[in-house]
Amino acid sequence: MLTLKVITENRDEVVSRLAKKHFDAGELIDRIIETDKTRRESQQQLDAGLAEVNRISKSIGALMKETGKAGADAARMQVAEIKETIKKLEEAKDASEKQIHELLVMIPNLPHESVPEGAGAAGNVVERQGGVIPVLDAGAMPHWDLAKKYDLIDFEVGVKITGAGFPVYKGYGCRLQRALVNFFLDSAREAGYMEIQPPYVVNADSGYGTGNLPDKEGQMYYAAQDNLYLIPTAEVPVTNIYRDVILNDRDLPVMNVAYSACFRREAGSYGKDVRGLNRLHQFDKVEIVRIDKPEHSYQSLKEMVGYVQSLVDKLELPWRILRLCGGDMSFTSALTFDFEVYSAAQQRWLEVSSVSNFESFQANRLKCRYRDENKKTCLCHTLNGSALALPRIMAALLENNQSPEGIRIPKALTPYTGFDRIGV
RNA sequence: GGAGAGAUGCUCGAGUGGUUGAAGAGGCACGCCUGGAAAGCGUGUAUACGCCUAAAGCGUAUCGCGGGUUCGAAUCCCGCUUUCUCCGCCA
Repeated sequence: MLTLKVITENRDEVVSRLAKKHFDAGELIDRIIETDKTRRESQQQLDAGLAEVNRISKSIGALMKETGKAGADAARMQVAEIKETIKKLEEAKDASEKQIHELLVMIPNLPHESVPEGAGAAGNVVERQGGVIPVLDAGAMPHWDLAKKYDLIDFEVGVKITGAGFPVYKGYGCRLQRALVNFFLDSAREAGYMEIQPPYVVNADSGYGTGNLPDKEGQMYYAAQDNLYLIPTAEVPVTNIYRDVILNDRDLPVMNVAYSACFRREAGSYGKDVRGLNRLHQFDKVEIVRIDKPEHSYQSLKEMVGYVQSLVDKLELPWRILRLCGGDMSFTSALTFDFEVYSAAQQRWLEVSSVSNFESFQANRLKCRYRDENKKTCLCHTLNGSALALPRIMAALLENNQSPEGIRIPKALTPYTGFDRIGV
């Protein structure tokens, strides 16, 4: 969420910038400003009351010694009176704070000035692209058929043991997956990221920390008996490492990488978008996360985009980078680049990574701060990106590299797979 | 899962109702000292909100978290979380 300070001190600017996200914040902000005013008033009166109680209470100690119990009775009565008003003021203050928070979390992050105008996916701008789109033979198959042909993935048995969207990988399919995970983790380590192995299940506080709760509650699997959530991405546990933490400025940027299984309910998805590996309830992903100083976060974003680009290049996949427009950006992001790879048999672009700078929007919720060179505590900027999500990379690799001689494995991967071709 | 013991500031650690935001020690920072360093000496060393144009300063809250008792709670009571020990179970 945005800070109260930003909103109240730059009302008009916030409203005009949010227009790019097609969000009308004017009324909300006015209500926040107004509620904040009552909150301040309550607090001033409350603090004065509490100060009075503290003062009297201290004097009672002395009074007891001098005049005994009776001497303190008057003072006691006085405190009892003040406490009545204190109680009311406390309730008023709590109510205001709660309301401000509820309103604050409804306001999306400010888009970066470089975010293009646009209402939806059509407004996204191709930043750059690379790789070669292969021309496939007439008999080329989509990956779900290839998976069957080479016995790499069994979707049906996954339905039997769990349900749709939980594929079972087999043989070379498993080895290719493991190779990708290791390739991604090693590459990230070489690029300076520290590897983390996080829990796959998080508590509600962590869900709130990264903004998955309360708004996206329906997207996460929930273990009710223990009040825990299955992670939709390693971003959640990894970023929450830094919840309620004050970092030293010399430790920034923090660069972490984590592999995890990801679990998403994907309520409301349907049709060809969910066919095969295109959309799953459980999938594997390697995620990179950075915590940085505000003045350096866009440099970090640039580096992260460059890093992800190096991965798709090494995998010899045709890729393009989209700069998301205001209408297609997430609620929490200030600037997002999506990576897509071309899936030649499906003849469509598949999103395989999303790299974002959240600026201080997420850090404000997390209370992730750092001490700058003047020892002042400030909010960090947080960034993350997939590097990469496995299933659609799998899909593109299988489809793009198919031929009558089997499926070719890109050179960068063969040290990890131990084979350079699937099939005859 | 059962029984018991803990949870205090950057760290260790004192503190069982009254100037305790918190003794003492260590660490760290700055200053003095030194040719330089060490030692020594001195000073400082949390966060949030509010008041103030701002700084300085002041007020309030925070001793795992949330409630309660009391004029007053780190200290007493209740619930939760978590750590350790023993028993049980177990990859």
